[in-house]
Amino acid sequence: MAFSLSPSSKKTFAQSLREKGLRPTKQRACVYGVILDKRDHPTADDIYQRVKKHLPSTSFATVYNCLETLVGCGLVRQVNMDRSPTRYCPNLSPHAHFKCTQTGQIFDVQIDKDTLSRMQALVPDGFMAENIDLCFSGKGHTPHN
Amino acid sequence: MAFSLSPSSKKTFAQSLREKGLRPTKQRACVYGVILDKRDHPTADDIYQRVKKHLPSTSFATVYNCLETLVGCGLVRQVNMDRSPTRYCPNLSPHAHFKCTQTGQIFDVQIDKDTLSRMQALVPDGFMAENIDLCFSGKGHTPHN
DNA sequence: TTAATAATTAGAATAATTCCATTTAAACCT
DNA sequence: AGGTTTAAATGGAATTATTCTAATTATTAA
Repeated sequence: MAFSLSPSSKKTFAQSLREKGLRPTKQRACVYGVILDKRDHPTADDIYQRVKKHLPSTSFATVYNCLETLVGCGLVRQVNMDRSPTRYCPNLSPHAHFKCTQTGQIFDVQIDKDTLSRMQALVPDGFMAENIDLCFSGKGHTPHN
Repeated sequence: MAFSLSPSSKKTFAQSLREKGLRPTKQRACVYGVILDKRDHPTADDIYQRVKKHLPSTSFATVYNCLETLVGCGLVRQVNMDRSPTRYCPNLSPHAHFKCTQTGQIFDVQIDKDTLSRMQALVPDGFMAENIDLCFSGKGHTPHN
């Protein structure tokens, strides 16, 4: 059975895709759903495992395709730290990421408007930053989950 | 013939390694040398090609080993953007990177002390950031080289 | 100079991701 | 609704950056 998105997520989802002339398929909905459902910055493999519980025939390639689509629509954000597998998070407010070097866990770190604009101001004239990525790594909290 | 480092670089190089009980081999010197020589954020493959001109018997594994060592000593910094191959730069002052989405070129972007400390202040209590990585991507200058 | 140890080498192995050719599903049009 | 067009999903093979392994060579310390 397909994943069921909340009514509001479903609307955001369908609209964002339609705006780009893309189809809101059940696989895309399901990939988006599992990312919204457990906001633990899963890898493509994690997502694949979770999606298969709902849509067992889903292939790995589809997960990658869906993720690419969702990222392209701005529904989901890619998180790349070092060379470890790409992780995905539902796209909220501007935020940075903190990776605990001991557990590998990734935490969201809010960025206030002021600091954000200072960071943007670093970009030299003539350059147009479309994307900003701020990552911290070090010792994090003892994990509680 | 081995790569010749400038006297000051040679000293930094040998000292940094010795501090960690590591040997200043000619391969390590050469890898360090080519990174210092052309500061264009080369990939491991670029570095391999350049090193082979000086030490033709060098293997790819050695380049990776040397890079890991140099990074560990703080002589060289790794730059990871998206999933593209890791790039390397000689470790100077704190700086961010800007990647031009059109040419793939990477530019250094200085970070002033003030903005840097504001960024550091984002990290929540209980977390210890040992590393900060700030990356921009977008349209850069028309390349001049 | 020799012994002990660390580093280099070549090639195989790995792992995340992408590609390709085929099949299936969604949207559009009467 | 039914047929057509086009986009998306599928499975498996291919790719690519990187790491591992076992054997050889170089460096250091005595």
